[in-house]
Amino acid sequence: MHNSQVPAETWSIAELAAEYDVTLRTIRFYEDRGLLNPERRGTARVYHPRDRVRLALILRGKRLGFSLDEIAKIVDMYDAEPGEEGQLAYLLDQITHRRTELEQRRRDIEETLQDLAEVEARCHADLKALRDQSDSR
Amino acid sequence: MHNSQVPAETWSIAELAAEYDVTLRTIRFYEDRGLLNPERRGTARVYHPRDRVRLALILRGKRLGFSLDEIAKIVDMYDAEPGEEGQLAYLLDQITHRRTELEQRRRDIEETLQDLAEVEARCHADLKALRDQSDSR
DNA sequence: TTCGTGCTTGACGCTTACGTAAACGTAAAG
DNA sequence: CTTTACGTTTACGTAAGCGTCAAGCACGAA
Repeated sequence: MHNSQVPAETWSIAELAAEYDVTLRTIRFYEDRGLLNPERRGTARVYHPRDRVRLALILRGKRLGFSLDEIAKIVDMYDAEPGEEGQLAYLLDQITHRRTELEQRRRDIEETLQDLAEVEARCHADLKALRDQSDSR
Repeated sequence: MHNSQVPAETWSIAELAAEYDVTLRTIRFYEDRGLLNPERRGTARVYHPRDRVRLALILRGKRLGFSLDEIAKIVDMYDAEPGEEGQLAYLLDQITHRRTELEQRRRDIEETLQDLAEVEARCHADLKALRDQSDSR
């Protein structure tokens, strides 16, 4: 078995912040809340691909409106060790729970998109009415 | 043109709170932020179907992770008067904006659901491994 | 009249998710 | 050696979204 020699790229906190358009404060805050655990080289933080993925997951969770506490649980699911049976059952339970939530949100989105389409149609109708009115003057 | 005589039902704050499972404080807070404008009968609040719809829209917005300020803009779009051309153009712009956001969120949800499916599959595989192992003892 | 029930308006408290200095370390470049 | 860039911790500030009293009004039943 050979050591598959991937570059094993790393990033500084500033690089990661620039890439994902967040502040350094935000990244450090996520670490403070246990969402990130970068390596330390001296006192400085060094981020590995794994940390990068976690940050992306965190931000996706935020866009979805989850709290950081919820995001912590979700993200930790991805990194979960095989563990024993009870742990796996718990994980499966969590998955079901999150899926239910997400499907509710998807329904909310569909409904809202439809509502927006209606408002838009009304808008166009109103615009047409205005134009017809001014044309006939 | 006859006066279509719908019952014109109304609700108290407590009834509305119970129906949507929010506290009185929450409903009053939404009013404070300009999201609701119930009728007053003496000092008491009286909610009409229109208010009920708005509350439902607010809560859906919350599930979608919008801030109350954003929700205010969205909900007000529904009730917008025909208005003049500039106003309508602004509204259409807002609609496009919201739609873009919602479509991003929908993509996030799809991705997350797929990720969850993968974690779930891994989970089931791990469970199977555990069972096979204990079977062979 | 008194009680209970449901409503009202403050007003202070709390948590989340950061922003915003302040004060300091370190390492390469000029 | 000093400047500059980039990083660090500590800590107070703040906006949002309510929770949680406190104190009081209104109204029908007992």
